Amino acid sequence: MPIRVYNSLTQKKELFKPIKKGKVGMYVCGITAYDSCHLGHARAAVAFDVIYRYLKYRGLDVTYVRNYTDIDDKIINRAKETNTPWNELTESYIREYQEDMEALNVLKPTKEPRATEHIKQMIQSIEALIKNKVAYESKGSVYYAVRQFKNYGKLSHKNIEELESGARIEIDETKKDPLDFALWKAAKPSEPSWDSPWGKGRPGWHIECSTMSTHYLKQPFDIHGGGRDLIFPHHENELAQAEGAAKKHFCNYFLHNGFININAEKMSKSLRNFKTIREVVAEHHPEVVRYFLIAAHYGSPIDYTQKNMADARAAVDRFYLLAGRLQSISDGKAVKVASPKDDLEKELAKSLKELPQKFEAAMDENFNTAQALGSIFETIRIFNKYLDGKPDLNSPFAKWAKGQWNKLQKDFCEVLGVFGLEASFYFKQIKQVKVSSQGLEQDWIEKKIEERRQARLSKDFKRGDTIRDELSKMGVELKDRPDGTTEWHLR
RNA sequence: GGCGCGGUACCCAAGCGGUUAAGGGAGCAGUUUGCAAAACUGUCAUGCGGCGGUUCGAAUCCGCCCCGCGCCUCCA
Repeated sequence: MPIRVYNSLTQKKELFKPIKKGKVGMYVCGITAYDSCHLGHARAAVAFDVIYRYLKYRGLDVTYVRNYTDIDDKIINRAKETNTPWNELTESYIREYQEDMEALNVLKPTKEPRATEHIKQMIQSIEALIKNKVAYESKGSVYYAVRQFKNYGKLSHKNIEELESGARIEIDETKKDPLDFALWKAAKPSEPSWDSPWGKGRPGWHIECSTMSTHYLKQPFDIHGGGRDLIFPHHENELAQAEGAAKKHFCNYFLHNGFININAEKMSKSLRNFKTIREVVAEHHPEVVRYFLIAAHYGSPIDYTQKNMADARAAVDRFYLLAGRLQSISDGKAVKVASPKDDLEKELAKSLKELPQKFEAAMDENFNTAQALGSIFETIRIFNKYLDGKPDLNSPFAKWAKGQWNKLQKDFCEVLGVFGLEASFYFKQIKQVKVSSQGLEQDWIEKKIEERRQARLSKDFKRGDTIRDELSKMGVELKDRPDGTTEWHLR
C-alpha cells in the first residue's frame, strides 16, 4: 500500500514518493531554546516522531534532522533579563527539552544540529543569495529582497501585494522593502557575534533552518515539518532562501501539525494559559499524555482539558487491562497456527489477522493515528469477549492468540510509542502519579483499608461502608478480592 | 480585508463516491458482588451545520448561506 500525505504546498493529499528509492530525508523545526517547552512543542515533536517511526516501520531508511535554534533575539533578551550568559541559557533549555522528549518517549532524531555550529555554512548561503541578486547588504546587515524571488508566497499561498497592504510591519529604513527580512543582523555592542564579510553580526531567524536542512539532507529533500504557525513566515522564508541560493527545488512535502488549545482557548503566553511539558507530565502519566496527543489526527487542533485527559487515561487503561488479563494465559511453546473452533475463536482469529492490515491502511493515509487506534480497540473488545467466554487458557488457540497479540503490541509500540509497558508497571505508575498530584498519602490510605478489613471481618459492614465512602469521596476506589484482600486505585 | 482549516450521537473523535456511519468516554441494561466499586459484554446517529446541485448512488464532489477557529507580527 502506498503512503499518502497532505502536502501544505499543494494543499492536497498526495502519494508519497521519496526522491531516492527506499530513503527519506526529513527536517523538522525544533525549538528556539530560550524558555521551557510547552505542550505545543510536545505535540509537534510527537507528531513527527510518529511519522519518523512509521516510515522506518515501513522499511524506509530515514534521515531525520531536527534543529535547535540557539541564537536569536529572544535568547539575547532572555539572557539579559535573567543575567545569564546566552550560551548557558540555551544549553540548559536544550537539556530540559531532551529530558521532556525522553519522558514522552520521543526518539532521538538522526541529527540534532545547532544553529551556532553552522555559522560558516549560513554565511555561504547568504553570499550565494547576494550573488544571485535576491539579497543585499545594508549597514552591516543583509536582507532578503522578497520581490526578487518570483515564487514568494507559494507555500503560504499569499501574494506580495496583499502582504504589503497588511502593513503591520515596522518601517525600517535599512530595508528596501518593508517585507524584506534579515539574513544577517549587524551586531550591537555586547551582543554575541561572529565575523562575516559584512562585519560582526549574527544570523537572522530562518537562515539556520534552510542552511542546516540542505546541508544535512541535500537539496531537494523529501519532508519538511513543523507547527502550522510556521508556514508563514518561517517556512515561506526558508523556501525563498533555499531556492534563491541554490536555484533548485527546496523540498517536496511540507507537513504541518495543528495547535493545542487549553479549554477551547488558544494556548499563548499572553493569556497565561500555556502548560509546560513538565507540568503536564507531573499531573498525568506520560503515556497518557502521548496517547492524548495521538488520539486525534496530527493536523487537527486538539483541546487540553481535564475531561479529555481523563478520557485518554481511560483508553490507555483499557489497553493495559487486556494485557493484564492475558497474563493468565501461559506462554507455553510458540504455536504457529491454531485453527479456531467456535464463533468466539473465529471472530478473534479474524480480527487478529486483519488488525495489522487495518493499522497500516490507517497509517498509510496521512498517518491517521486516530483511525489506527480505533482498529486496535476494536480487536481489544473482541479479545475481551473471547476471554469472557471462559475459554481453556491452556489451549493451543489461546496461546496462539496471546502470541499474536503480543507481537502486534510490539509493533504498535514501535510505531506509536505507547503500549510498550508491562501492564502491572503501568498501573503502579498511574497510581503514583495520581497519589502525588492529588496530595494524598499512600500510608494513610492503606491504614484506612486495614481498618475497613477489620470491620468487615467482624461483620460490621456499616463501618466498612463508611470507610469506603470516605475514601471514595477522595477519589480512592476499593476493590475487594475473593481472598479477602482489597486493591485500591484512584479515579 | 486576504489566505487557510473545521462543523459527524450527551462529550472527544475517525470517515477522502458504494456492504449495517470506526473507536474512546459518559448514560442505560446485563454478568459479577455482603452491598458496592472495578472489570467485561450489550445498547446508544435512518443521521453527518442549513439549502440547493452533480451522480444509479454523497457525511464524502460542486455552489450558496450560517457558525466556530487559525494565520497574515515572535510563536509548535
